[in-house]
Amino acid sequence: MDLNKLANALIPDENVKPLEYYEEKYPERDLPKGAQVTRLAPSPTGFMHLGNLFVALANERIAHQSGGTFYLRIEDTDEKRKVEGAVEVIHASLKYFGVNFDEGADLCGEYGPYYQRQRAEIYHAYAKELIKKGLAYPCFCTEEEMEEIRNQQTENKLLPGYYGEFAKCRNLSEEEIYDNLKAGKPYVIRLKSQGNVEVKHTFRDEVKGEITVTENNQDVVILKSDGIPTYHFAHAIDDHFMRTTLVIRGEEWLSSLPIHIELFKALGFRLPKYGHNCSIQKQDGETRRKLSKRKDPEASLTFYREQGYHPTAVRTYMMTLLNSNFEEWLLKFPDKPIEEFKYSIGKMGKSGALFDILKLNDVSKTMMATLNENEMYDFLKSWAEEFGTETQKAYFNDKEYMLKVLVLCMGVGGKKRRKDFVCAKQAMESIAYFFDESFAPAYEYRFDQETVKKILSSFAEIYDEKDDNSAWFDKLKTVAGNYGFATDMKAYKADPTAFVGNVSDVAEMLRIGVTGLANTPDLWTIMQILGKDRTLKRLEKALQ
RNA sequence: GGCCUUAUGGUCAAGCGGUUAAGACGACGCCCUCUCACGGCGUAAACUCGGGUUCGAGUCCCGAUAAGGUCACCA
Repeated sequence: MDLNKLANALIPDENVKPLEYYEEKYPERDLPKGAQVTRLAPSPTGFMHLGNLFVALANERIAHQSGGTFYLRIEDTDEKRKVEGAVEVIHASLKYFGVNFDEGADLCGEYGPYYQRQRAEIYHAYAKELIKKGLAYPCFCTEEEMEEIRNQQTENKLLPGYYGEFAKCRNLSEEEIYDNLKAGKPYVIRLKSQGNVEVKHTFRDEVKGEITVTENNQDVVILKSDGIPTYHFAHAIDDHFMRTTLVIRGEEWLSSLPIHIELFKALGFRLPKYGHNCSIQKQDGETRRKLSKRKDPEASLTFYREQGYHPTAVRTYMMTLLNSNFEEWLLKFPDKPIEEFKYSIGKMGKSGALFDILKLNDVSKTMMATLNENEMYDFLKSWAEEFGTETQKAYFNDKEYMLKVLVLCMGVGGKKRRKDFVCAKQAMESIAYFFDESFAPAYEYRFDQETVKKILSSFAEIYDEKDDNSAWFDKLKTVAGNYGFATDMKAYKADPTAFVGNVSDVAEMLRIGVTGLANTPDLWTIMQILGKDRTLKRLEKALQ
């Protein structure tokens, strides 16, 4: 068979350039020794998964830590999954979480285009080369034929797929091929696999360590009938010409590694290093599974923005899952930026971790407690502008007032900061009682109405805004004493039956009266912030 | 089902042949205290199971089991 003739018939010379052109256009990168070139290569589906951030962070850290390059490539080879505006979503969400690219889609860069659809010519040039070398061939099998093959294989309990004797088009005669072409039959280009599944090799994976890979024997499709490459082929071509040195990707790719190894070999390209990281899982009843786009809201990056998790908090949590010694480092250097942590790919977990929102919340609380009141104000404000209710947006009309609220709730100036705020949404809800527009008390006292009324009204009578904290508390105790409550905790504990209750019970009634809540930060300060008028009005309201 | 991967408390995990088997989150208890939060102290809680190798195994090897991934003209 004249392979050159076939190659020309399938992919005419005028559609491609000579191979040397591409090698020259995309030369080896001039980078310091040890520098790694990594990438993130998402599909533009419009959905950004937590796993995308996870793997992005790993790649970004490795590249930048080593003085290398981190770029973004859009894998838009699947027409069906493409969504308008998806690239903007990718950019925006990664930027929000502090992942920055050096080059790639919509950024400058010498190794583009960074959209696979725009690289058709390169793929064609190399597909042609493979055909010439007898390492690829056209396949005219229809869907029905493919299904028939599959049925036959499952019936006989054989490996499914297009290989060996099942690869009908592998040995088509020259005549048959040209007849099919003339008849205008649609076709794909398949790799003519030289592998043998009986042969196994050991392979060094950067995160898993030594693994064994079985040789590929599948004649995988490399060019679809529309001339667009499959992921496998595009991966080999792109990561070669974009000069990627290290590919960190999800472990769902591990099983197609044999295909990639064969493809790189067939193309005569040097294989990059690979690291396959495990995916983030979720407990689902008895079993665990990958975080699911459909079932788990927390799988989506937009979830964290909507809830108002601070980007640094999410990043920090990701790092704790990414590198086992990160948390220890963080405990030791709580104030250092994440970038100073020496990230090591070898310290990535070998088994999939369960997503733990409680842990994220803890990381988040601690992180939020490092912000000052102005930073918190800005953070909450920008969240409210995007996701808050109209009432919540109005909280920011009086900046001075809001700052006072934040100082109290964050415990600024105290010996230790409070850790009340987990995320913006929760924070905004937790301070709602400071604002009359959203003050919606559900008074739930542990004492009868009579007692509550007596306590509240007698406190209202003697309340003086100018009292300092201890004078204020003394008045509280006076009221307590007047109605048979213990003013001294020790006395109360010694004989609880001798009293109606104790000071803390009185404080609670007052607290509920003013805020509608049994648990709040310091009551005296709350009254100071609210001011005398509003404090008294609230007490009045509570008495009704 | 084939192939690949993984296996330490509820969760994340340290551990690289000799440890009283770290630490963090969570749970619980106590202290502090006007409640809450913070903080402090403490408690419970683990090497999946068999075989080897070795003076000695969570650690190395082999099985079993379980879990996860994957078997597309999707990535």
